Amino acid sequence: MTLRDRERPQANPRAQPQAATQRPPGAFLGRLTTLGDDAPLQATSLKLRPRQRIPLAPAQDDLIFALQTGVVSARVAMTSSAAGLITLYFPGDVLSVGAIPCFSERQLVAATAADVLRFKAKPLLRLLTSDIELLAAFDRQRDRQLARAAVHATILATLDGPQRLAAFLIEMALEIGTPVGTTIAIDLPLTRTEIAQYLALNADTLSRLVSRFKADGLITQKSRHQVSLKNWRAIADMCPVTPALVALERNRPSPLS
Amino acid sequence: MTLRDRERPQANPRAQPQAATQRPPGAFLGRLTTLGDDAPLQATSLKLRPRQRIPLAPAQDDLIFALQTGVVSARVAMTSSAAGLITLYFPGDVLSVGAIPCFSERQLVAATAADVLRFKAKPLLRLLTSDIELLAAFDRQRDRQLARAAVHATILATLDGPQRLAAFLIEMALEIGTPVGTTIAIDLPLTRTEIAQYLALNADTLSRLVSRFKADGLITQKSRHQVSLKNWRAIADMCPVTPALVALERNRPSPLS
DNA sequence: GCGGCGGGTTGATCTGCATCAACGGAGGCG
DNA sequence: CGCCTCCGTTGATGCAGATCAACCCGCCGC
Repeated sequence: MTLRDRERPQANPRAQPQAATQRPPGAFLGRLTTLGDDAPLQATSLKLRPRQRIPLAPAQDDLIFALQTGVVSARVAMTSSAAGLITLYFPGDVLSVGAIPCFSERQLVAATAADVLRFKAKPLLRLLTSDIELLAAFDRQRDRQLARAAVHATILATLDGPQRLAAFLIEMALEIGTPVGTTIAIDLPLTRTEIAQYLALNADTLSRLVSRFKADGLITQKSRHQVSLKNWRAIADMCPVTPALVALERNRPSPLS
Repeated sequence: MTLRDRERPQANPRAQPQAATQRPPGAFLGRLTTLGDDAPLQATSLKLRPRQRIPLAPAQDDLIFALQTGVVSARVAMTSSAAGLITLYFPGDVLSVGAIPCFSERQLVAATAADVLRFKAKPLLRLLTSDIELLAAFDRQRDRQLARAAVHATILATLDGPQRLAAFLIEMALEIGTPVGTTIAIDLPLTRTEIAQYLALNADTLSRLVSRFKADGLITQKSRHQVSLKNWRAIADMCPVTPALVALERNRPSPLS
């Protein structure tokens, strides 16, 4: 395993600061970081390199992470097969270990370089009792993520393959896309296989769908992880959950109108 | 529409108290109700009759319900078709309106007679800042429900028809089942069509599956809404998410070992 | 150079579930 | 009683997507 070194933790000079997303005062992380580090929070700041793993012990449910930059995925593996579910977390998200269901195995995987804060639940809750606005922001953030989970469930439950791919592209565009002229560039944080898992599609099927989207002129692909949405309207129209995804984004800063 | 009267709100003498489930001190509702009503909570207690609807305005995201008895479902309808998702809430659950994604329409429907408390978010949060144990319980409850949503997504994403039905039966047994001898009796709060929606299956397919389960001796059906699990082990074994569902139940009182 | 490997693509085939249609039974109401 | 509607069942059919297989490509280490 020559990849072993990838698993090693801590400071990595190549981890670019990822455009230091501005947090508005209404957001949880924005309020939290303006408080300064004087609070007795016992928070540790971690810099994750791409594909770095954080194993989660079955009992350790009192850990909470807050994602500052980058994208992190939570993965749960079912007992027998490799089939599992992937949950994605984006900058500003709160990642409560107690909210990750306890299958045989669960772990966090940094999809990109990422900065996270790690808290113990107790001190964080104590801080929340001292600032009702912070608590309200925390609560709104949890609502948002629960709603996002519900939308994702809806995507998996009711949409067919092309619609799921469209939903994924829209979700990624809203979360980490950058407008370039009339198109939207996305730096995909996942491999094709992982996207397929996220969408509960077969990797082969997903490959066919992407080819079809490219043939139809909906997207172009510069390199393996760089796609551009050429026709936002067409992609948005083919996916019934677009309004819900956009509404979820309205609660946070978005690069798109 | 002679069913109109069903939609009317408020006190219904026929609403049987539904076995007044005991809440342990670790649970959110347990702690909350021991505080008495002296707190300035502005909570209103609602008694819902079966199939009673509570429409949710798109903007009204600062409402929080707590379910004391009964089963309530949240339903979101997509723009075009009737296809939507159903989320189920059981006694002890917290139902934050902000966590229900905003599709074209969303509403709560009481699946059975139900007692719920309705809060405005602000006073509830203020109360939470005054009692860190209550806040911790609230937080654990939200974690639990987020984890349950993740498990449900896993069920929809990775399991086939029979496995989904097994998962549904196990979930219902854990939440509202009562052991009767070596079997487990369940009073189904949903119609077949609703169960099919909840499992993202076709109603026809679900009907076939139930028939198969009955033919295989896994379940028996006394009346339309009363099923008994004859062979818990066999049903549990055919569904890969059983351990996760059971683990989720461990955080709350359960009628089953 | 070579071989191995993970990731991605493409074609051929299979299958589980949705779809459509017809029917039956239960309850409400005139 | 007859009519209607809602819920559930069953059969025949078609299709989307999973599965299996072969293959390509870039990368790494020897």
